Amino acid sequence: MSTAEQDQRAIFRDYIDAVGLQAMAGAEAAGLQASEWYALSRISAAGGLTSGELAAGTGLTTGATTRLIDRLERAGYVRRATDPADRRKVLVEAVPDALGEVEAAVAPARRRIGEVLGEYTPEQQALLFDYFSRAAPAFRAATEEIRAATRKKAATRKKKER
Amino acid sequence: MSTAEQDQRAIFRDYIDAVGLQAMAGAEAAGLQASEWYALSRISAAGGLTSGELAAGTGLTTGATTRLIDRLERAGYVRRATDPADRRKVLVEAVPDALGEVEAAVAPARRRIGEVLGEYTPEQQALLFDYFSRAAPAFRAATEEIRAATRKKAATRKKKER
DNA sequence: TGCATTATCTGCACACATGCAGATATTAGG
DNA sequence: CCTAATATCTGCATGTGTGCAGATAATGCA
Repeated sequence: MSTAEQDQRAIFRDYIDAVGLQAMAGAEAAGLQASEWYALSRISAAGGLTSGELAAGTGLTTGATTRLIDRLERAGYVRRATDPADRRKVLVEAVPDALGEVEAAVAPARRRIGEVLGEYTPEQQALLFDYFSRAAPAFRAATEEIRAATRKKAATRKKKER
Repeated sequence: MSTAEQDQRAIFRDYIDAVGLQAMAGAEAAGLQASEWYALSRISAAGGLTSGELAAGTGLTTGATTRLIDRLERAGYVRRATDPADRRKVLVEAVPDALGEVEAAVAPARRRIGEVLGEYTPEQQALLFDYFSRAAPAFRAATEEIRAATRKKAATRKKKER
């Protein structure tokens, strides 16, 4: 590996670390646990999920998911609605107004990054936003990859314990 | 707010969200809680901290910090060393080898983002890395700002409870 | 209609992170 | 030296997130 390549790795690692810590702090400021923040993100991205779908996505049991929804609902971030087509199902939807709370948690980062972005030309800014829009799906895919691997590892460990 | 501005807000929000979720998944894969990941990041960034400094940084009590260090030590991420100048102090240092574990958790993101970056010209890549190196400190500052505000809010709430 | 299946919820137990108060060890100041 | 201050650790209690097993409600099929 060239030294330039190493530098890039270090810069990237440092950057990811900083963004990640910022996001965690934001979640904490919004009063959300990691699992809750993850669930809320999925719910709002999908425009609503059933309890079961959420359980599958988070890797939690259905029981734990019920409690997770309880907490999000009590905090005002989501609401329950019964699926009219199948009344056993519970549709969990994000409450639009409450997302402002999450938005507020990101505000400091937005302001500070805004200052950084202001130092670039409009053309350069456009490039950076192009990157943001392409990188987001890539990060989401990486997240699923990591979670899948983690779950697999946990399952293997459990199997060995028998 | 113009629609273009709104678009930018949405893109940025989405991007932060995706990076944050990825980081959390990485932390989970490494077997670390959010607070532990945050602590480890501070320790390795500072090249070693005392227990007290870590307590101040995380906002935890000294007792809780002792347990936090216990967990990180047991997991092999850090080691304790007594400060030769003041033997009351405990220096907490990151174990270099173990950081590979954390590095591995970031690997999927690095690979996928590498693919995205590969679609840009070398000049554009240079710009993006320039941004990374400038944005990281900005995100760290935002993190401290959020944490300070969160702690203040918690203190106020506690005061009202009396 | 009756029974199996599915979706969600509830009761119980457990693990674990954290705060608080007091204990221990070390240093600093008189 | 003796005492106060400082840094960390330990015992205890508490809140909370989660799994598991069984309960409840709704659907689908024979």
